[in-house]
Amino acid sequence: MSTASERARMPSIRDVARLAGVSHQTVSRVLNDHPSIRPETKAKVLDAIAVLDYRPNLAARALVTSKSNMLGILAATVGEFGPTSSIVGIEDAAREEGYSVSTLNLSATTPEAIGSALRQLAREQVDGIVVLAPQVRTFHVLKGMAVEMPFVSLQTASGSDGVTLSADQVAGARTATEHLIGLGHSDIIHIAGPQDWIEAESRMRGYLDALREADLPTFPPIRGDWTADFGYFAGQELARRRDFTAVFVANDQMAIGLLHGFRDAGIRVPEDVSVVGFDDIPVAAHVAPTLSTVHQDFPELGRRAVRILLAQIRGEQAPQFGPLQTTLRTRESSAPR
Amino acid sequence: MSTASERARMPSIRDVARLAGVSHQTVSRVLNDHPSIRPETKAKVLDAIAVLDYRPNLAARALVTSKSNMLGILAATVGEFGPTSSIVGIEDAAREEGYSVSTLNLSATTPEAIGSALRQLAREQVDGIVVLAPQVRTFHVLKGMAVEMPFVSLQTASGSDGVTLSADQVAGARTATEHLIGLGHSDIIHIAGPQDWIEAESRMRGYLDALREADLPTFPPIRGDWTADFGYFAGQELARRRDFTAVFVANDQMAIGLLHGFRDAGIRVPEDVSVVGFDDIPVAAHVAPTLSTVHQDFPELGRRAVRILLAQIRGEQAPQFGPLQTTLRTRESSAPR
DNA sequence: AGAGACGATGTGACCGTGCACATACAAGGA
DNA sequence: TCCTTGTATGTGCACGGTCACATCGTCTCT
Repeated sequence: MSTASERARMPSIRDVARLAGVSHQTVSRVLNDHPSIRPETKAKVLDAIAVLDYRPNLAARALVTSKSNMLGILAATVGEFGPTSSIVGIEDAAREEGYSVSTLNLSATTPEAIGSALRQLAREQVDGIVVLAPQVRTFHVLKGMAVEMPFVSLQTASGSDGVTLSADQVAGARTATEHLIGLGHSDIIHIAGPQDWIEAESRMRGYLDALREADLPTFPPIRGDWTADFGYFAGQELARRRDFTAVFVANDQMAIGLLHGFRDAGIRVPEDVSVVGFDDIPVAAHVAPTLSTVHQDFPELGRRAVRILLAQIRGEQAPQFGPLQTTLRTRESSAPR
Repeated sequence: MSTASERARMPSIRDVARLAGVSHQTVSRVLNDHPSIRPETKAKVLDAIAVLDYRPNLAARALVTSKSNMLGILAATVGEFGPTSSIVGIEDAAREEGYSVSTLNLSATTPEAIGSALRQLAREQVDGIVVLAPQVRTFHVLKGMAVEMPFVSLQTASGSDGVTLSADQVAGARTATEHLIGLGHSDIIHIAGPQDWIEAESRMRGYLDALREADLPTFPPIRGDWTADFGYFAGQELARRRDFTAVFVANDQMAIGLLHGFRDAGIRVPEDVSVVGFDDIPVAAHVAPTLSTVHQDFPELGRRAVRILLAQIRGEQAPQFGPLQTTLRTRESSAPR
């Protein structure tokens, strides 16, 4: 039937045009919803498209428009629950808007690594980037780099210029601490995240604010690394000093480790010490004792990021979101003094 | 200086050629490591590339070669720890090989949804797809669809044709069950994953195999949904019947919920009942009691998937991996009868 | 010395779109 | 009636690479 030279080639816009009896440009207009097309012509073209099972070639389109309809995610997280959940939100929102998503996991947060990652994404011609790089350092590197591409950072350092995007970490931490204060605790320790992390700073600030406002003593925060293992270690260390009755931990993983450490050291929670975490990971409601914590809507955060980024790409006014509210989930691990 | 008509255009292969005093084709050869290039010429070209900060346009390349150097991930998971970890492995391995990765989260596992997702990825012209769709149904839909694209499925249903990829779930479950048997338990219940999930089936099979071999009674497995909340519910239900002394749970989340349910119902673990989970999520070592579980290397699974997929794409012989070993992590939740 | 093989490079076409511009025809105002 | 304006469509080129083929010089073998 077909000539031997004819390989299985995908139908192109011209094949459609030939079948529909119009010019290729008319087909292009139909594809791009150009207003000046007679309904009759449009129908013919759509028929031909259906018959041939034609699909536009995105590479060709990207070549000529120099837009890829792709977003990049630059992730500098080790697979934490929060960021991972946000990524799902990002992907969903992006697909809904007709964008596909290319994810890049940063192995290190050195300026070189970040630079190379950005270059990689630029090569892929993404139209914009969502940065999930919760480290202060990363944030600064990005700022200094003068990225020539629209980008949105999920965790915005305080006092930054752009739109506020992250959930209100400070308020959440403050609420958690006030909860402990309300229970009658006056000696409250904070186990913080790593020095470099934006969220670690925010949560610590919320803790400090609440204590200062209540005129209570603050303790030098203990710097953790977000892992449950560190929490365990901290629990054992803290067992030696008994100058506190409550601990506010910067994330649930560490909090769960802490519970373990306390248990091994013979400290009872909440009888001897109250504990509050942050993030509300799915198992928080089931560990022993069940963990009081601060809930936040990670996927929604991702969705908002996409909306802002797309507005930026399209040159529209960016939607103004208020800070995402956090919710305190009170459970067994925190009890009255 | 420059003419007004000249927009900020990226340098092309021809700009490089002009500067280096060669033809555009020579530049192309340098970029593709063509053997027949004089070192001297190559150096000139590389210099010009550096001077202009030239970067090849991937869309143009994709257009002419009809290869995108992109892999797609088709994920049908709700954000479980395991698959998510595997995705990280996939992305890393893909980048190493010069591929970028486009992730697509499936919201439903209906044939239509899967079909539309596949079409979407095809539109994006990915060169191959890694499927993280642990449901039997998805697997069958894929098989029936005759996907015209190289793809690898992370969780392979038993008796499938291709390469075995998933960790040896059956063996892991068997080991876990044998561990309980070795502790003197003879009445062991299994809380399984959802009916449709491949891994749920494998783990159940391992459980049944071990019991049959030891000539012990089996119980009709309880079907869960992987969530900690379900585990809690199951714990409360199981508290009514006391015809067992051990439970093997198909994943850690449910196991942790189960511990909670038992605790609330006054059943002590491990004194009254032993519990073993599956996956070894990070908090498993810290819940109370610490959870015995089966460890598996999720990122490695992802990496292997990429290697197999790339071999398939390149038409090479697929590397043969043995099944990925699982490791039993014995902790407090399982004790002698 | 002539011929063929091979290495190094250049030339032009082509991939599948969108854009700028040209064209044809109909409608409306002076 | 003629000119203007607007709608519906067509024509050719550009985007930035790769591929097939042509060209030219050098080396080697007989």
